[in-house]
Amino acid sequence: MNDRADKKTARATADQVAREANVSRVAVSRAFNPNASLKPEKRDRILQVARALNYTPDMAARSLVTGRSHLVGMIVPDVCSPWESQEIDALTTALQAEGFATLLFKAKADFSMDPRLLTYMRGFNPDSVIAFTENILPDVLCSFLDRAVPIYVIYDDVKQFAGAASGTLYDRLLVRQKNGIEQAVALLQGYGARRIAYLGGKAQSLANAERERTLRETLNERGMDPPVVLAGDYTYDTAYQATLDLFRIGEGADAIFAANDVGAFGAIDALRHELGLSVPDDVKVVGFDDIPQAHWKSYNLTTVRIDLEERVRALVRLILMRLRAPDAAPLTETLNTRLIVRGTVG
Amino acid sequence: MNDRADKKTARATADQVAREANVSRVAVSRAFNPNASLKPEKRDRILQVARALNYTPDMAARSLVTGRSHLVGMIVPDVCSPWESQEIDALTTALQAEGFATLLFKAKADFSMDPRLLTYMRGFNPDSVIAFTENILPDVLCSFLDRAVPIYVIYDDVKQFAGAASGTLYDRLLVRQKNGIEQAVALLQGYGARRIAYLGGKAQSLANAERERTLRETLNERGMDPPVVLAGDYTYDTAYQATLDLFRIGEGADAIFAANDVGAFGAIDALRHELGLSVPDDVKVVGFDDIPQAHWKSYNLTTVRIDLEERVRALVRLILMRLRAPDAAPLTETLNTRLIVRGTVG
DNA sequence: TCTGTGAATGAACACGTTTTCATTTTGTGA
DNA sequence: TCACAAAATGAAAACGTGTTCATTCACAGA
Repeated sequence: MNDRADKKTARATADQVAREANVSRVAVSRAFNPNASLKPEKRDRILQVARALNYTPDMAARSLVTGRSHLVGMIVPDVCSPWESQEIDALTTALQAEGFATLLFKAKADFSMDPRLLTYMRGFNPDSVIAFTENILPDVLCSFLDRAVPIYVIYDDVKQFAGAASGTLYDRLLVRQKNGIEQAVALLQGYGARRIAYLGGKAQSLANAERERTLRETLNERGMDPPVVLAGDYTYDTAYQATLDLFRIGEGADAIFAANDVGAFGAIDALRHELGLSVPDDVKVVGFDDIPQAHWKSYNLTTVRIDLEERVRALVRLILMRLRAPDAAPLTETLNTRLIVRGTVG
Repeated sequence: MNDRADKKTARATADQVAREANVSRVAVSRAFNPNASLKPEKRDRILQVARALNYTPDMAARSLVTGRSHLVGMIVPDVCSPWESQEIDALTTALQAEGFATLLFKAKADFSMDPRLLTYMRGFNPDSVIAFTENILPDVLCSFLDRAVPIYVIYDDVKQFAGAASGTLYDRLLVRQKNGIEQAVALLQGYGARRIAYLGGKAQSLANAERERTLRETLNERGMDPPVVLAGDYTYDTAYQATLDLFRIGEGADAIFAANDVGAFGAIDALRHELGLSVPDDVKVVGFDDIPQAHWKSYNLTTVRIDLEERVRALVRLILMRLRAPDAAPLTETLNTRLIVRGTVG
């Protein structure tokens, strides 16, 4: 109780530190700003007093005057999906090292975005925003943001968002899926697959749409039939059921190209544990992402990798460059994909 | 460019709204505070103008004067682990509905906490803090927090943290692992297991220590031998290797009780795919957590469930109650565990 | 010693809110 | 109509910081 009462007054301010150290409050501010001009010995003394008083500059007050919140907003539809959680983890670590904290928001599971969520986020004034949910147009997102310039992850088709108002500024991370998909198709073709099924992700997902489009294009270029398309939603259970349907109701397939690794796991388990088929002897399976689970022995999945570290580095680069030059022309970083060959094709 | 220039002035303030609506700035503030006294028609008009101007109250400025940041800090060692990511997801959703945003911080992977991280977090003035990394004592954590009262997840042993300074205030979520572990041991015993191995989690994890202690106690109560303990770290790869060692170098076991589901997966894969043993015929496996992957057909894991929704509800309840009564006596919520029987014991 | 240059310093202001408090308006009962 | 309580209103203060700007200080060169 006594302790609690003390706590009420415990939060030290710059004024208290200044008084204690016999300096002006401005000096305290400067002590915490490395490139401000302040006598070194004075700075040391101030920092020492600050530590004794357990003083930390208040970010809210700081952001009020500097206009920088040191917050990076992330809007995610599904934090628990392995790929997203990996990315959030790596991104948070990288941004933390640069002095930014992660502000996490959960969009609705169907990838749509509640306008109230955007309004809500706006109140926190994030310095940058990364939208992991893909179907909100730059125009709309920007109208809810002030200083922050949004970053979009764009797959293959550079012309995407061409319909956006020409004045709208956003930065792009361009993921070239073509390489990886081409390698995967070549491998499947080499092992004799003729009839390929595409096990889709969420219908609203642009990544999914582009993945299917690029697969279709690649099959066509290599003189193969267009894919049988199975509706999915990136989850294990839906993929499992869709695979059962394909082989029980539909006409089956030589190979399944899944929109993500988790979907591939569902397909593999349906084939092996319910349909009694062998992977890869009867049916070959390829995934997308290369999440950590892909190398687990039960799956040992051949998959198209998007290199996570590269991807995070690119995103952080975009954020920092944009913050350094808020009015610069649109920035673009490019990322390649490549096939990781394991045991589900052969 | 023109668009960018406009943006500089785009962020509307309460003053602008007030001017536009012919009211005082105070009225605007009240319009956004539902229980402030304001003529309904006036409030409507203000809100309408606010929407037209795309105005949102600035959280930083608001928090400066109210002392409430509407931020909940979460310190996590490993966002990508399925259990943590599930919990972050559910907690973020629940808190969002209550008007709190999630501020995510990444602790070092070895569960230790950089003091600079705490200092850094302190600057954001979170209303509440949840530490998913377990080995930082309340005394230490509180010394870095001001208004926020930390929440600790405590397993079984209520006397934990008894060594903390008596004045230190923290709230507790008490997880009764005993039930679930007892059910698991009974099931294993019923199927004839005699020699049980405990596949541990991170050595520094209190959850892990208590899980082992409770298992040992339960085995003893039921007249069984103490467990063979395998060092682990909650990861698949380490569990895989530890299981190989147990059967190649060590003396094997009838059953493996893993500290978490992911570890159980590693054990199962090592047994089936490298040691040529059958699960559950040769070796039985029990996990802990019941993450979504536990029901995947390749594993179909029998495991001790900590009900996530219940857990999140309890945590949110603790946060809200503490915010409502900052000086209340320590709060405690209790959570039970129970066995989910699937196919890895039988 | 004098001058000039750049670093070091602090007073005052600014950021965008909510809260307090004193005042005005509205509504109710006699 | 009057009196009184309750609701509605706005001016001013407060929250804790960074920045601006004018001033002072330290030091090197002549």
